[in-house]
Amino acid sequence: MATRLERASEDLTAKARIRDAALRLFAEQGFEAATIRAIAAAAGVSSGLVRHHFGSKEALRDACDSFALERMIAIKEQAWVVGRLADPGFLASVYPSVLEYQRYVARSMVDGSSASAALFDQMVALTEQWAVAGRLPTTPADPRAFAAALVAMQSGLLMLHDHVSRALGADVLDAAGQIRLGNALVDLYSNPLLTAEQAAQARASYEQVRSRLVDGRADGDSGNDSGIGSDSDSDSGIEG
Amino acid sequence: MATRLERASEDLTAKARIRDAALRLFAEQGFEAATIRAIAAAAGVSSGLVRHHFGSKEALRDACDSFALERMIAIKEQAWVVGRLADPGFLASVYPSVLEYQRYVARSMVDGSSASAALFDQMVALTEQWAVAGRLPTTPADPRAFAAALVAMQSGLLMLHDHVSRALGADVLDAAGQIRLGNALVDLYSNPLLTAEQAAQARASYEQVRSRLVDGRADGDSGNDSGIGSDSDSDSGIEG
DNA sequence: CAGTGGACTACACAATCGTGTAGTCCGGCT
DNA sequence: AGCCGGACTACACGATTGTGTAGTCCACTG
Repeated sequence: MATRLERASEDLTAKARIRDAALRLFAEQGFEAATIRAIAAAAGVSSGLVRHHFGSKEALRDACDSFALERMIAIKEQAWVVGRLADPGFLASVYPSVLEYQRYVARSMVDGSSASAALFDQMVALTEQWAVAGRLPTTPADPRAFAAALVAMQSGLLMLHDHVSRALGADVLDAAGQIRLGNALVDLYSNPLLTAEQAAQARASYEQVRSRLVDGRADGDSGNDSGIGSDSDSDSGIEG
Repeated sequence: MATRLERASEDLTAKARIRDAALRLFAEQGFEAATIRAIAAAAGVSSGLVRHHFGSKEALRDACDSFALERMIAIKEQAWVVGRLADPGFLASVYPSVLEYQRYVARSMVDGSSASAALFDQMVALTEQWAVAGRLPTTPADPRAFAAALVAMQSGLLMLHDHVSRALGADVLDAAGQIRLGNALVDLYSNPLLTAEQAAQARASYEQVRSRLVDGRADGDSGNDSGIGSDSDSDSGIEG
C-alpha cells in the first residue's frame, strides 16, 4: 500500500496522512493530549476513519512507532547524531525528514510507549558498540553508562527543541537553526567541559560517597521522602 | 502554614501531601495523564480536597512549578549539574531530594508548562554566564547555543531516567546508580567526543550547507513536509 | 456552651474522551 | 448490468475527566 505516491504532501493516502498527523501531534502534544479527533482533523478526515484504518489509539501509536523505527533504520547505525557529525554531507542527506521521526521517538520515550523502550535499548546498544569500536578519541571506562547517557541527552535535545529554539531565536528543526545548534554541539563534543583535575576531583567525590554507602547506613528511604527540609546544607557554591 | 513539621513523610499537611503527590505523578505520568483523582488517592485524600486547596488542576500545576522552582533556587546558580560536578561533597549535600524537583521540571518542560519555559530560559542564562565566566577549559564560541544545548541535554537525562536506569540495571535516582551515571558523565565531560580534525570537518560541512542555504534555494517548506521519500540518499556511513 | 470558619468528603454535572455501529459512496470484478 | 468490498462519514454509547455544590466534622474563640 501507499506505493503510488512517494512525495507530494497532499496527495498521500488518507491512511498515510493520518499516520503523519499522528506522528506530528503525538510528538508535539504527547500521546494523552493528542486526541483522535484532533489527529483526524489535522489529516482532513473524520475521526471514524482513524479507527477504520488503525483499530484503536494504541494501535495507531504502534503504527507510528514501527513506521518511525523503520524510517530511522534506513539511516542505519549512525549512533544518533554524534557519530555522523564528522561525516561531511551528513546534514544535507539526513535531516530534512528523519529529524521529525527522531523527535517523535524522543517524545514517545517519555510518554511510555512500549516500542520506544526497546528502541532506546537498541540505540544504547548501538552507541555502546560504537563507543568501544575505538572511533572515539578516548574510549570511555563504562561504555554502557556512557552510551545510555549520550542517547538520553541527545533525546533531550530533541524533546526540548522548542525551548532550545526559543532560547536561540531560531527554529532548530529547520536548516538555519540546525546549523547554529550543530556548531554548538561540535563545540561541546570537541572540547572537554572539565579539566583533568576537576574530573579527578569529581571521581574522588563519587568514590567517597560510594565507600560511605557500602559501609554503614544503607539509607533505604525509597522515593517518597519528604521533600520539605534538607535546607541546612552548605551553600558554598561554585566560586572558590 | 505548614511550619509545624519539617520532615516526617506521613505527618505532612494534607496540602503538602497533595503537592508532593502531584509533583511525583506529574513527573512520572505527565500533566494530562495524571488525574486529580489519582493525585488525591496518592495523597490519601478525597479529590474534592485538591480543588479546595488549589482551585484547579492548572493552579495545582502552578503551585508545583513555583514550589519546585523555589526548592531549586535554594541550590542557587550551580548551572545545572555540570558546574558542581567538580565540587567535592556536592553529591551528598544535594541529590537526596532536589533531583526529584529537577525531574519534575524536566518533565513539565515537555508538557508545556508556562513556568517551565521561563525556568528553561533562566537555566540557559545561568549556564551561559557560567560558560563565559572562564571556568571552562575552553570558552565556547556560541555560549548561548552552547548553554541551551547543555541544559536540554541534561534535562533529557532526567526525563529518560527510567530508560537510562533500565539500560544500566540500576536506578539512577538512588545513590548507587547515580554514582555510576555520574562517573560516566565525568567521563563524557572530561574527554572530547570528536578529534580536532573531525570537528573541523564537521564545521566545514555545516559551512558548506550554510553557504548553499544563503545562495539559491531558500527552501521554505514549513513543517508539513511529506515525510515519505528522501530515500535515495547516500548511505555511506561511519566507517572510512 | 453556642458559634464560626476551615479542612474535608460525597455526590452530581457538563464536557470530552475512545470506541462502537449503521449507513453512504465509489471503483473494480464477473 | 449487477454487485461487492473497502474507504469514509455521521451519530450514539459508556467511561472518565475536571469542576461545582452541599454538607459533615472538628478545633478554636467569645
